[in-house]
Amino acid sequence: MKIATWNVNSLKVRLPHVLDWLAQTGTDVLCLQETKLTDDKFPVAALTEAGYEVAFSGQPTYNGVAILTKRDTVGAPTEVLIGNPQFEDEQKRLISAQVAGIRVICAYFPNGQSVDSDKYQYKLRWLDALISWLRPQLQADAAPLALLGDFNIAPDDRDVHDPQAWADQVLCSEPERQRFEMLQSMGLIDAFRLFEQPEKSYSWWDYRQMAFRRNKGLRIDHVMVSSALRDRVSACSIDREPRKREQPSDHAPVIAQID
DNA sequence: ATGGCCCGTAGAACGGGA
Repeated sequence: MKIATWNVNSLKVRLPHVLDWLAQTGTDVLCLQETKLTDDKFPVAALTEAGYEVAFSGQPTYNGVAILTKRDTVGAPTEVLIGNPQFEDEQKRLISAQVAGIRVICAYFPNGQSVDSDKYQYKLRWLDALISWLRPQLQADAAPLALLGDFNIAPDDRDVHDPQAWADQVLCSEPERQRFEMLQSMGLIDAFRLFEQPEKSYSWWDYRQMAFRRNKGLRIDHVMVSSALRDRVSACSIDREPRKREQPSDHAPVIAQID
């Protein structure tokens, strides 16, 4: 099956892109971030019509996450859980569900704004709480788990178009990268790096300064899988095509094949 | 030239994104 993540930066604006992309790729599971829709405005009918079941959690203006599943292949998401039970949070950044025998966690990690801001401290606390929550779910005999989303972390300098300019800045700072490494040490694998990839592979480009055309981006959107899934992942790539469209999201989808 | 764009909520600018 194909499982993917995409920060759409408003599902209201990007719904046509999402529907086109689902039809073109045949993706079975799509995790969305930054839907920016309250639940009463979520486009259930259009997605149902397109053959997808949905689980979602939104709020006005900011954040918002969803999991879309292809009805004919993987059925509806079950055991849906909103948020991290160990972290009180008014911001809608986490939704998880059981899909085709896999615990799928869709996450919109905080941005952090800048390393000297309160938002950065919130980001680190949010990350610590995620780690605490996931740790017992990643024990050696644990069931398959996939963590997908906009991590707002570039794990390595090769994930950054200009590492010197971004050094110790938000998205690249050591405390954030250490927490990403903690997820890895707990058994989560960056699916993208299981395979040979083009140099300068990024998943986000600023809307300004023709950053996409100049490929001045960051790789901050990730598909991570637990060790139980490692041998079942046969491909992972970033699809730049939607970023080339008119009125695109600033993020590209990341898609993995799990057999 | 240290800002340029885009989105939602507004109903004019502003906060937030990354």
